[in-house]
Amino acid sequence: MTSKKRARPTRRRRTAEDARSAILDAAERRLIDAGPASIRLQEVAADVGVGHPTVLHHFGSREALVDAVVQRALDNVHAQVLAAITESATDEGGFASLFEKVAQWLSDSGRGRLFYWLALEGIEVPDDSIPLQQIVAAAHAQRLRRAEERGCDGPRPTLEDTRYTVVLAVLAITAQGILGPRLLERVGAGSDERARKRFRAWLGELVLRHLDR
Amino acid sequence: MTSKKRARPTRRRRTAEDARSAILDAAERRLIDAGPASIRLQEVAADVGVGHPTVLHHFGSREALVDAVVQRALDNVHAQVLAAITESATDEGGFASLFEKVAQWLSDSGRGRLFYWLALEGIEVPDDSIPLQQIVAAAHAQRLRRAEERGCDGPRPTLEDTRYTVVLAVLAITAQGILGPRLLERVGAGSDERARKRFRAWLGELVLRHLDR
DNA sequence: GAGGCTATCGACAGAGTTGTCAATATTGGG
DNA sequence: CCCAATATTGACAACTCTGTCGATAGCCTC
Repeated sequence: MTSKKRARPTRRRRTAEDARSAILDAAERRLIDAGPASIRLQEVAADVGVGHPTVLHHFGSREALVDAVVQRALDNVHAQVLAAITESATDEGGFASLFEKVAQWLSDSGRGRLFYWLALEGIEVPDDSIPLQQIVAAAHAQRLRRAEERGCDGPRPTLEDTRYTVVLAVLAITAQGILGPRLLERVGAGSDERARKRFRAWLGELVLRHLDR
Repeated sequence: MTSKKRARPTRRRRTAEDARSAILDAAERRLIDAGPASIRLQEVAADVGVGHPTVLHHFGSREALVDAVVQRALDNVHAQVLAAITESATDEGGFASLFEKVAQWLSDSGRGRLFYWLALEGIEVPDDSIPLQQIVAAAHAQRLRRAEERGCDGPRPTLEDTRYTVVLAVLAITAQGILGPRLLERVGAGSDERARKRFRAWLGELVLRHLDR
């Protein structure tokens, strides 16, 4: 009897770019929290406040959405790390501040989880998603410089050793964001934010000392 | 026309225990390869060569199957690590051989992946799935012994430092099984079995040298 | 204000998943 | 040899997820 059939046909209409961006934001949160396999069109759409066909309209398919969100997230990491590198280049802290900066950001933003999700799910990532070559080059240059300054009391550091050290640093930083809290707690070192920071500082010192040895 | 309607009603009937075991084997392979979320009743059943209702008959529900396979896999890890600890206790290699043994096995069997899957998917694991406390105790004891032998030329190692070292070792070993190959390749150190072994040896040496410092 | 472009959505189809149930076949023991 | 216990299964139900399609409605231009 109520003739209000046309009561609330109000839709929000965004520009295609805004819609894509909002959808990617929602999908990325789910990607980091629960992995690529758990990106569901309906849930992502609900997060944004649209129907799931809208998501398909903008991305074509679920797979294309996943590809897009992974790509954007990796680009984000790349940009952040690159910024930290150039920042640290002028900074007096050198490699120490770079380590701390990257570790902090990867851990806090949860972006470190991303690499494990992708690796475990078998998703290929572009080769330079982390500018590792640049980090190695910067670290090795600083290392040779210091060794020369300090006179030659030992064998000079090899490039391989620098490479391995960088790999270890990346492995430890990223893994710490996933297994860190549980391991620290189980080993009797607490598991709160404080304990994690303390471990990270210890880790940074270890790496730095090895590079300066 | 062919009256062979009763041609192949042959079923294989196992004892309940054998069936459970075979199903768990198949499920565990999938668990390690593709994660708990990708354990499908039909696929696991097909691997074993039975219908999927058989799996439900033995485990009650998919969730119970996942719990059982996770439990069994963790028990397996616990037993293996424990065996390596007692073996290394009598061994002359001490902590070095323990590190190498555990690293090798976790890496080769793929069991290291397990912890990342569980952590990422938010599945709780029992507190002593890896006997970390025992490892820390053994490492610290050996460390104090060596420090005393060598006279006192520096501050004696703290328990916290030993804890952190063990955590770092576990993080690096397990993470190396997941991100290791890609990182090593990207850093220009190759990515074959040889390169991984070489990195692992370098890592073991680093940890040992730190403990003996 | 009219009209076109297109972002948005409701309804539906199709595939894949877990879980149920009654029927059946296999095996060990009497 | 027969029977009871139970491991096994095909058929089916209910649900979830992706993807399609025609219709609708908001926004910009003229």
